[in-house]
Amino acid sequence: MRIGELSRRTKVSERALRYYEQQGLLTAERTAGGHRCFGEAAVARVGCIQELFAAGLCSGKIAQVLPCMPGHGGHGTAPQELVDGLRGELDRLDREIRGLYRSREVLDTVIREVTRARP
DNA sequence: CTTCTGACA
DNA sequence: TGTCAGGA
Repeated sequence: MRIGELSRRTKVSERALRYYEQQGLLTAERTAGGHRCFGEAAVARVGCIQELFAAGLCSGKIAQVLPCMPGHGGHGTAPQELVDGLRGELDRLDREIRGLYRSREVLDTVIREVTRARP
């Protein structure tokens, strides 16, 4: 399929898809006219990329992780270096979650205080 | 009409 | 990333 269809099916802009290819996150063949041609697997691939970006990974990390994912044609044997990096991301997320939880408590407390006289 | 590359009020 | 240009 061409970029337009992949974009519609994944809800990811064509601009972003071209960027992903540039970053080596996505591979595409080319038609005689130079247009990108993606395989059916690209749909799931893009979905995976979206989830990894949402998890806060940079394109570089994602590019290293994808080829290791068994569900995406990967070998399932990520180098220790990469695994360590991912554990670091996990710690980052944990800190982020704790920070957000504290912020939630602050707002919860403020709401109680500003409504103290209006139960 | 769709896609491509390069560039940035 | 959006968006515009200029061409295929």
